[in-house]
Amino acid sequence: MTDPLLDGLNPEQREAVTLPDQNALVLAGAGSGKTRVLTSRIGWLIREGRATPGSILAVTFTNKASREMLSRIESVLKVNTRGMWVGTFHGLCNRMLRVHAADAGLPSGFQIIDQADQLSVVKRVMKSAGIDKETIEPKIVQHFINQHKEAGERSSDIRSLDARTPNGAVSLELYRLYEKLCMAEGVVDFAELLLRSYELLQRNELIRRHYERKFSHILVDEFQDTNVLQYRWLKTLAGYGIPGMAREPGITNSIFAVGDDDQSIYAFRGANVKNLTDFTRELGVDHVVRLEQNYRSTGHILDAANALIGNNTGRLGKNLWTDSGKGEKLRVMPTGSGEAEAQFVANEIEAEHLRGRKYEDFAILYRSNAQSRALESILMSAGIPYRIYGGHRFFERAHVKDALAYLRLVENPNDNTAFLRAVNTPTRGIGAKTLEGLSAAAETAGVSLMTAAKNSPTKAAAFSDLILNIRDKIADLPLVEAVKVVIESSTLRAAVEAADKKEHTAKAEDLDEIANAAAAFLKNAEIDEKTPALLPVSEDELSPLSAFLALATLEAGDNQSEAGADAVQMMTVHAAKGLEFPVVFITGLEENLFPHASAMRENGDSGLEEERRLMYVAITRAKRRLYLSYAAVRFINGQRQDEMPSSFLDEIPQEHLEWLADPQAASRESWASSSGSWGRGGDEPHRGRASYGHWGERRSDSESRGSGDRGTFTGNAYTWSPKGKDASYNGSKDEPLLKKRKAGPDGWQAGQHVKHPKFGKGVIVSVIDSGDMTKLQVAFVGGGVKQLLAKIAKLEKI
DNA sequence: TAGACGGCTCTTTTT
DNA sequence: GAGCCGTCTA
Repeated sequence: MTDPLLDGLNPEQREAVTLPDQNALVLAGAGSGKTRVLTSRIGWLIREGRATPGSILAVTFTNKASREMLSRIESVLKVNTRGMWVGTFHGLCNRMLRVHAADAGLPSGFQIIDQADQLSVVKRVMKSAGIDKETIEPKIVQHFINQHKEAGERSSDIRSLDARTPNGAVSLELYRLYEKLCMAEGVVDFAELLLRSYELLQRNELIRRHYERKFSHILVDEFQDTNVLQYRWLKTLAGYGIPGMAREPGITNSIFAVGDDDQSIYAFRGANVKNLTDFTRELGVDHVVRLEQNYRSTGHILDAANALIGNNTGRLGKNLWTDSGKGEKLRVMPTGSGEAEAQFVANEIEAEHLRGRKYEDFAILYRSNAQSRALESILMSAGIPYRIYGGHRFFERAHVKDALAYLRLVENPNDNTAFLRAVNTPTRGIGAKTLEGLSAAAETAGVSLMTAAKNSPTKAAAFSDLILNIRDKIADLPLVEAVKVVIESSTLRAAVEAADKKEHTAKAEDLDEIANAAAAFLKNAEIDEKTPALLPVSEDELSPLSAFLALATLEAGDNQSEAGADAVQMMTVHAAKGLEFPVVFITGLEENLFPHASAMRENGDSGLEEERRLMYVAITRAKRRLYLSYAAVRFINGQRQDEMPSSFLDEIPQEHLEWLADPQAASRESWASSSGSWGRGGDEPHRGRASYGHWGERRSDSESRGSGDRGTFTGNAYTWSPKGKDASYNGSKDEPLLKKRKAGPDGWQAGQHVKHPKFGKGVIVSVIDSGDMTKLQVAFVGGGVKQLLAKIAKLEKI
């Protein structure tokens, strides 16, 4: 008998899929078929009559993951998934709050603000409270607020403050004012979605009972990434939520959680791995299933990942294995600079592409978004198509947010954040002074800025008229038309076109794209099932515009439209979680970059362990081939930095590594490309690190390898010749951006003594010509070494 | 009083 | 490279 749901599952997977209706935990290693288990479980529950689509709630962390899950469910099940609640925590909470806005104490058209908007609200609160940012940084206040919300604490719940909290009392007062302001303006931040929804369930018995009865099966993906509040939210939904209160009779809900402590990479956002153990203890989980067979990667890749993660402490313990053979070793490439590294990646991809591999089979991963730039420019000049996930996302682009601000303001005139953004974009002669007056007037009268503007004699009154006008105009228009009208009437489009003809296309296109996004949104819009009449539901119909704006903030736009094109995929390691690729490049493997310095600075060893888990996630994305690369020198924010290879490289046993070049040569090259390595002389910058010995040992290997078609190693240059095409790679010769210059175009020269109006006397230690700008590195007598733009800095030769 | 612009400082990950 | 702040000009 064949069973399409269970065939092909290994015994553990099958056990997980067919577990009885009890709380259960599946510890699923990377690549162990976790998503398959989740979707099969849902299919099985429905097929066996244990659940209906409407009784299932499945929650994930990213929009990508929830889309993936939905589409897989749909392909497994020939069932209508409409009634199923599948989404991110934030998405599901939003959905719940829209239905019960009144009960949750929110206006029916409440708007969601993203992190950047939240920060600007905090700044406004601080301003009106008369607290300057020298006293306390707005970001710290923002962090304070979010941290407490994620722990389920309102400002009124905070009884005592951690002595380590800087300006605790001030932060607390600002938190209180922030809550008040958000309420007055009808906006809700990310953490608030969770907290509101949780409080609603806690306080409103009718609503809680409704959802308890409704969701008999709750499935949670990436459980290790839940924070305290999310865990409590889940418990509440499952009927365990009210402290001291027994489960309602007849409630037999169960939580099916899937997680992997080794892939917990969101502690910085309040995720709490302890939830895994708390869950098993508190909810009496006696079914823990371990999935350890990996179906994704080959042996060397897995062994490397296992060895690395073995250095973490306090793991639940798990060892991935595969029966798909050893495969290739991990290829390590030391390079002289970030550009050389990017060039290497481009060369490898192009060579493989010539052999018939598709571009989409490659993923380039990096620790931080900023690293994508160097890679991008090289890929672009190499003519390799690429696609970047995350990064500067569509709805977060400045001009797109400007347009959204108009939409928000039209929808909700109380939204002062939107008002402040839109009022002078494009410029209308409304400056700080006007706004100050407006704010004061609004505050005394207890009205919104919009109202204050309307009654003021300033130019802002015209702006208010404009918004009201637009409001009238679009009142009866369908969403897409309305969006178009708002963008036209705001004159944003005209302004963007006038601003600079160069960018005209991209930005104007983005603005047009908003209307397209609205159309796409309508197409996908799920019609919420009718909530049973016994519930006290707000009868206000949610406007399509509100719903669209919420989605824009929650999904910020992972450009789905570009899918399908054959392109190399680029993303941060965080964004890569849950994905897999035949060939993966992990770039920027440098100490302080990956692992990132700030992770360790803030959280010490636990920070390092999280970075290690991140590296583990990165490694386990690769199916067939994995490259690890780093640069001896990298420009970080215009600053040239000497880099040390990542300690993670030392944590992978050499038997799994194949070095593609001599690390010492790579670092020499970087020295050659910069003049005046002051004070360091000819020192080997990387001496003393364990891994380098191995290159020496392996040298003869490389010679024999040179006979193949892959690559040869000569001197300090790595050269490769794909079939039919002769390409060579040599950092010092072909480095496109960084050139050694004895003297810059304006006669600047290393060794030249100079004087700066602010920093005083100094000496030029290096002249760097990067593209069209000449940068000077100057060591000042006072001690600091500064990087200055020759064109701009008022340097005087002395 | 607005707006442009030079120049400084700080760099992480995301719903 | 980008955002923020202070300064200069209209």
